[in-house]
Amino acid sequence: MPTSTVENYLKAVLVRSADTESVVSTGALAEALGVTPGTITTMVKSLAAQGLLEHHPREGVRLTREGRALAMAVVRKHRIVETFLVQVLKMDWKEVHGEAEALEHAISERVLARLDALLGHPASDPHGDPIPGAKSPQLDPGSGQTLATCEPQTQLRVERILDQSAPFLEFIQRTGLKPGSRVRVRERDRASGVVRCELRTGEATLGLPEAAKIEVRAT
Amino acid sequence: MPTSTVENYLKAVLVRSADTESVVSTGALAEALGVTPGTITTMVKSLAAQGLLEHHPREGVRLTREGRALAMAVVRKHRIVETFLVQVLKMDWKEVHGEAEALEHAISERVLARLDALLGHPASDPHGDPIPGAKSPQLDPGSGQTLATCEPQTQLRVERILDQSAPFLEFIQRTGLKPGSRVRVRERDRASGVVRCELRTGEATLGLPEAAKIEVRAT
DNA sequence: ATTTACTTTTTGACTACTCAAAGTTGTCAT
DNA sequence: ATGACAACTTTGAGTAGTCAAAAAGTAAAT
Repeated sequence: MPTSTVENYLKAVLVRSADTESVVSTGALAEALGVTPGTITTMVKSLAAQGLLEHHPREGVRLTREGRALAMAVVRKHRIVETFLVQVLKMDWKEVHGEAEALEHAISERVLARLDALLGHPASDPHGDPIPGAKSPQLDPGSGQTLATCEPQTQLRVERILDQSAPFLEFIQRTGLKPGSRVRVRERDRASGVVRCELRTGEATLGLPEAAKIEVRAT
Repeated sequence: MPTSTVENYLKAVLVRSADTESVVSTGALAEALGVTPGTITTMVKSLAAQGLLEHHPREGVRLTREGRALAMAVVRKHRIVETFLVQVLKMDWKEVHGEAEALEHAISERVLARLDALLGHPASDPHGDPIPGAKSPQLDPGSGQTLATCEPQTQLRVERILDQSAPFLEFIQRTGLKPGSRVRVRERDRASGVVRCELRTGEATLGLPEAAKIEVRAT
């Protein structure tokens, strides 16, 4: 049974690899996991020895099929737990990420299956992130468009909130933006970094960096 | 934050101490936790250094107020989680103990409070074990009577199933005994170790050792 | 072609938990 | 009292995960 540390390392690699081919730098992992670079090198070598990932020294790291499957299972648990916390326990949108971070390592497949059924086999979690299926493991199709990159003046739908840090969640909660919201970009000023959007409930103003964390799709 | 190992040690001490005064032997803990006696001695010294229990060498171990509070919180989590698994997720009575064993270390106070509310602040778990209250921490009043010790021919009610090992749970599931069941001891033969009981649904025959794991109360 | 700056890896050390095996100690029967 | 025995503790060692600091490699700028 993999330890929760191992699960966290694999998950960090997974969510940072754009596709199966790309490698993730050890520096990025150190940043993401909050440990020193030396620790990453050590762990990565051990994970590679266990066949969970390939380590290309001074290049980066790539998951093996086995490592990927394991990481995907953890992401699935995380997102189902988040959905449960919000929909059944009525917890606040912005506090569930941290809770799920702990629970994802303690939940058995059996309990997970029950939760999934209770929730009606949801396709995405409260942040709009897709929940990989039990048998069809796949991750993050995603439109690739964000409020920072989309065509202005077109009618959009918020697909996913890409950043789950509490302050950002707090911020967008005030704007009223959430998965499913209808929105249109009114104007975007690359110089000042301001994005002005219109939503059914009013107006929202946000900066370019924030806008990049909100994935949208034309409707 | 205590590690789950620490939580498990404290819980093991708690559920094995009859009262606040009694000490628990390190041998009993080694048996309970499935580690060697030397490991217990080492850990117990470390726990004592942290102020969570008192170690009286070659005598045993007793929880401090702080250790007791921590252990009680873990037991509370365990029993609420078990109740949730059975009542909400409709899981099988006999498989929830193991699941709760893992979850009890991963659940925050916030999530616990939500679960408790969702379940209507239950007083006891599916095995009949009392759930210590959030503020009024107390453990195991218990009648002290079991099918092995009670007065024969009196009308009884099953209060708690004291042994949560899967085989035993499987066994009593076949007999139909569960918390709340009405039962009367027909005959008890100390020589052969046979206890014969009458329940509304029929008869059950069990041995003395098994009978000692079923707590009852006269009605 | 060096220097400089940056990233990554190595090294030595530490904490938490564990075991096997050897060493102590308390108790109980003689 | 005196063994004998069982329970308990000590000792030495190993795994997982971590850090700080030194060493090594890479790449871009001069």
